[in-house]
Amino acid sequence: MRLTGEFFARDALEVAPDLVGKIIVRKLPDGTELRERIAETEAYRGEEDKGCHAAKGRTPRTELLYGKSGVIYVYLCYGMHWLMNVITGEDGQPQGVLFRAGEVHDGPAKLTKYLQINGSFNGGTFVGNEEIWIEDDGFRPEIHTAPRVGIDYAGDYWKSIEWRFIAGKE
DNA sequence: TTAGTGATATCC
DNA sequence: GATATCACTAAA
Repeated sequence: MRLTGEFFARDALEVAPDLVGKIIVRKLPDGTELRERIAETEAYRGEEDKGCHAAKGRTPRTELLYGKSGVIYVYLCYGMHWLMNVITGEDGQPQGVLFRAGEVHDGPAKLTKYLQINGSFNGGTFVGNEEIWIEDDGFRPEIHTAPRVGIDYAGDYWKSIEWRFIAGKE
């Protein structure tokens, strides 16, 4: 079944591990359905989280983070890589979950490349969207946690907390 | 280890 | 207007 708005309305730290094992479904304009099971996510939560884009305050770019849950936040990194997030939590709370890897396509930019995600998806939604959505097929993988990566600038504390959720055993 | 790439934010 | 920064990847 497809995930509903209620799924994303919870705290990022609840949604992120729950998303691991779910399936991203992407329907291309020609009708092809791409499916990818989520293998890894990361939570970004609040202005006090130095790794979160919203740490610098509210800007046109981070405005989405403060908005409705279930919204797609797509960000172009290093000029060539699209990274995909989903907004979680209540309105007004800047938090979201980054899709870091799928079962087949390991790496955030590889995921978006495979799923053909680009900036036009920014501001879209995973709920009630016929181009992309997330399904739960009942599979519940074993999940372990690890420190987030790629945020060396965030400081020792935010680098060390384990807000990365990975399917499978060590 | 380093190059490549472009939007965003921040500083003139 | 100019510069610095960046939730990455591929090639070496």
